[in-house]
Amino acid sequence: MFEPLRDHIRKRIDLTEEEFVRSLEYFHPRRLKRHQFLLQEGDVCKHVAFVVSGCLRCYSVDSEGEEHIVQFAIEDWWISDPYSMLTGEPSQYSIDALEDSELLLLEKDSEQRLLRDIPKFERMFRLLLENRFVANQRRITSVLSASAEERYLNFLKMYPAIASRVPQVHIASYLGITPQSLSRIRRGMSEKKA
Amino acid sequence: MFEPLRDHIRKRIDLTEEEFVRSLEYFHPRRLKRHQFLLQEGDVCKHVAFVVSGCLRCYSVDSEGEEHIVQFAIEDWWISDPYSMLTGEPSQYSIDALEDSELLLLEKDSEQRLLRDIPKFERMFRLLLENRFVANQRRITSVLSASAEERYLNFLKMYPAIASRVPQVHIASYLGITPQSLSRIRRGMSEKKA
DNA sequence: CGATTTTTTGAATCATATCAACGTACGTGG
DNA sequence: CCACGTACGTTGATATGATTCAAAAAATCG
Repeated sequence: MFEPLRDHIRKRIDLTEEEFVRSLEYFHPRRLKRHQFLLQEGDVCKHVAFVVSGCLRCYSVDSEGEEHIVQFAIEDWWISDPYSMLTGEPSQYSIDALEDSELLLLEKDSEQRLLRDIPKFERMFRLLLENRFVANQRRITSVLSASAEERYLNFLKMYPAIASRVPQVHIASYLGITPQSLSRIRRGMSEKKA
Repeated sequence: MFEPLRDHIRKRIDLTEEEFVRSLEYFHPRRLKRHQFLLQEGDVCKHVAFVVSGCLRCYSVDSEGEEHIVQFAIEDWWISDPYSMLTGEPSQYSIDALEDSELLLLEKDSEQRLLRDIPKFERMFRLLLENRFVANQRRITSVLSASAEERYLNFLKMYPAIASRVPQVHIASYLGITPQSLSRIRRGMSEKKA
C-alpha cells in the first residue's frame, strides 16, 4: 500500500531509508467506494490525498446546478483543495471517487510536523504545487484559444489513462462542453478518420 | 524603491530588521518602458519580478497569431514563467510592459541563495504560489461555467484596479473573447442600467 | 434480468465570432 | 502646436460552433 508513495517520493527527493520510514508514518490509509466523498462543498479541507489506486474528481457546482470538474486524480496523483486547507475556509469544491479507491492521507497538522521533521519535503511540495500551477496555466491557455475539438484532442494526448477510464460525461464537464457536444465531436473525428 | 517590497514581505513573514536588509540585497531594480519585454517567447525565464510600479502582461500567441493574456501584474504583484524558470526550458510566454514600470528582479540563483540564507522565504514563496494556483483554479471554473458577460463582471469585481487602466483589447484577450464582443457586452450593460 | 446511467441523434436556438467599415483618441515628429 | 499615423473602440450584417430540449439506443450495474 505504501510502495507507490515511496516510489513517488524517491523520484523527487533524496531520503535515507530511515527518513523514508519516518515520513511514511505521517500518512494514513483510507478506502473510498465509488461515489463516496473525500470532501464535500462547505466543509473545510483537512488533508491532502495521495492516490494509491482508483480515480477521483474535484468539481464545483454552479448556480444552475451544473457540475464543473477542475481536476481528475488517478494513481500517483495528489488531490485536495489547497485554498481551503491553507485558509481553513469552507471549500467551494467537492471531491468524490469515480472508482473504488485507495488513498494515503496527510492531515494538515501532520504535514506541518513532517515539514519540520524532514525539511526536504518543503522542496517536494513546492515542486508539486509548481506542477499543478503550470498545468492550470496551460489549461487556461487552451480553453481561451482552442475549439472544443482541439481541447478534446489535447486532453486525449495529455491524459490518455484518464480518457480511457472515465465516462464521457465527466470528460465533457472537464472540457467545459455538454456531453452531447462531445458525442458529436467524437462522431466527427471518426468520420474524418474513416 | 524597495519600500513596497519591504511592506509586501512584512505582511507575510516575520523578519528582523537585519534580515530585511540582507534579503533585499538579493533583488535588483529594473526599469521597463511601455512595450519593452521582460521575457520573450523562446527565451528561458531567468528571474521572477516584483512590480513596484506600472503594469505588465504575460501572454501566449496561438497558431493563428492571436495573443492570449494569462496574467496581468500591477504594483505589489509578482510575475514570471515559473515553469521555464524551474525547468530551464524555453518559455511559451512573453511578458511585456503595458506602462512604464519599475521592477525588482530576483534571479534564479539569487533565489536559491536567499532561500538558503533565510529559510523563512520558503514559506513566503509557497504562499505566493498557492495564491496563484488558487486564482488560476477560480479562473478555470469561471471560464468553464460562466458567460462572457458574467466573466467580465467578475473581472471588474476582482480586479477593478486593472480594469480601469488597461485597454479593452487586453481585457478581452484575458477573458477569451473578441474586443468586438466586449464592446457589445459593455453597451448591453449600460443600456440595462439606464 | 430490469433499472439506471450513459451515449447518440435531430431540430431549433443562442452566444459569440468574423468580416468590414467607420469613428475616436493619442502621441510623436515636423 | 498641429497633423498625421497608429492604436483603440464601436457598430452592423452574417456565419458558425455549441447549447438546449427531447427522445431513442446502447451500455453498465446490482
